[in-house]
Amino acid sequence: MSATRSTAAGKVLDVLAVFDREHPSQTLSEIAQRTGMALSTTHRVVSELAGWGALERAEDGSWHVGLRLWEIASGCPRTQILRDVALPFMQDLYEATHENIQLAVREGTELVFVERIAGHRSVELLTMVGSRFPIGSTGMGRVLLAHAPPELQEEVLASPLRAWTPHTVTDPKTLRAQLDRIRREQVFVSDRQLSESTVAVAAPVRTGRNGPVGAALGIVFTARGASRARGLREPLLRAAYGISDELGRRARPTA
Amino acid sequence: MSATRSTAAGKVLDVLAVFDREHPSQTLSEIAQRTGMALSTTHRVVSELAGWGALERAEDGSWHVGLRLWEIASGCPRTQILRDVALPFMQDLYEATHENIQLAVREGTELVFVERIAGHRSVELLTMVGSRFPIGSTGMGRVLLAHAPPELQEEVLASPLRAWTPHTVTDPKTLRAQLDRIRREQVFVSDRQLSESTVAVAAPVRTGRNGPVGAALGIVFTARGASRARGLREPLLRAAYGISDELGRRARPTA
DNA sequence: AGCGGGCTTCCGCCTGACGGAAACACCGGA
DNA sequence: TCCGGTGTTTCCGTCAGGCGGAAGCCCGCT
Repeated sequence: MSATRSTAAGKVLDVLAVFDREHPSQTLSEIAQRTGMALSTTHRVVSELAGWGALERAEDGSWHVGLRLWEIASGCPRTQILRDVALPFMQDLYEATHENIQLAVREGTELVFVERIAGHRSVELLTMVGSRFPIGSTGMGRVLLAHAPPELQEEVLASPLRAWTPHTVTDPKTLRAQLDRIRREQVFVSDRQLSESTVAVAAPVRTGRNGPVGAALGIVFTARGASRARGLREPLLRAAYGISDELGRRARPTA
Repeated sequence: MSATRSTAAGKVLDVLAVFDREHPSQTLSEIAQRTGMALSTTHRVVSELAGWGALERAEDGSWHVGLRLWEIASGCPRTQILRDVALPFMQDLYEATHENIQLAVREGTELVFVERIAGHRSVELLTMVGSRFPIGSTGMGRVLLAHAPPELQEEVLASPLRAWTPHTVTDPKTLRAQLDRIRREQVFVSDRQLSESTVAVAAPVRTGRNGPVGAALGIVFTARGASRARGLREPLLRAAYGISDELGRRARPTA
């Protein structure tokens, strides 16, 4: 079923690709089925991956991603550096609000959540660290879109937008105006665009004060507390600037 | 240089293994050198990995772990579930103390840090998420060791322990007594064992109230505030119990 | 212009990947 | 206890695809 070229390395990647958010744990036959490989081949590849530590076997015989792979991947610079720099600022924001604090990056026309802070008092969200969303669907995504290359913006504006709630803005013209506003005002309030019960406030994170936008910082809370949005703009923006400055500081010596 | 069997899948893993904490970013020739593969072979494998998104190329031509691999790996159940459950409790602890709050699991005779919370006011540490340490070297590691299988404890006690500071306990007899005490008292205070300037308080995390110990929770702060340790035992233990209970609750329905 | 280090492409040899098939392990039902 | 079914592991002959030497390319440095 998978599209990767029929090469040995490709098969390894095909197997790994099967372990997405919806299928964190799978049996050998499931993996074989989903990759479209023969059972014996799957068995060989999976065993090899397990020998190395990329996969691990649960008591019930099913397979899941192993700690060794997690370790290697946790060194991914795009997330690791960002996370390192942003966490203290996110921590401050959390303490001031006790709401969900999220950090995301753009990957093509999608949004990937890189870090999230939540406490017992925060609203439950459908997003989680490591999950993807269409970039037009979330407040943080729209902030990233507003600062993305123009041709990418056009691409997203040209394709139909999914209406998650009755409030979701799907009209390209309105969205275009929204993107303009985001660039002017920096902070963007996304009112019940993704779910009936949540409001998000989002701001761009740059590399240095005037560098390119590489991530978005957001606070998500219940729609009932929507009036809070106003008061959150200022602290959110301060945190975003703090992160941007620190990223700039770290990028200089390296580059 | 790498030990993996000379198979195509093995080469893929060899390449990934090269990206450890000390070498997050490497050039093609470096990868070839460190894996011991021919340059052309390395080139082919790396290109294939890049095509899939497991590796990405920086502006300067060097390679690093890609976002796609990070996404897949972030679904690793051993870290993901633990993280999900523990984070709110860690958050509460942070807010009460403003010190580093860490979560780690055991992997053989080593300790792997799975999550860490730190703010602007917390001490700088040499540990980081995704990094490994010998299990005998840290306070959290000793807690895990105390609850590990006896043969593993013997293995660690039999091999010489590194003295990181003049205070480090390296005598097997003393350490054995320490492990006994950990099992009795639950919470363990590790005074300047890893660095002159830090003290750690650590507690075990179980699956359910009486289940097996699967992780350790710890608070790390400056040695100058060592007297705080006493007051932190109670909240730390409460948090550890909270996480354990919640883990037990989640494990039931699944198993 | 000429040199050199690192990267990319090419191609013929041959190894190790492939998958069908058969044996095996486990479970639940009769 | 035996039987059928489902999922896993092992085996092996065939041949596709991986391998790496070598030549070509790019770019920065002198």
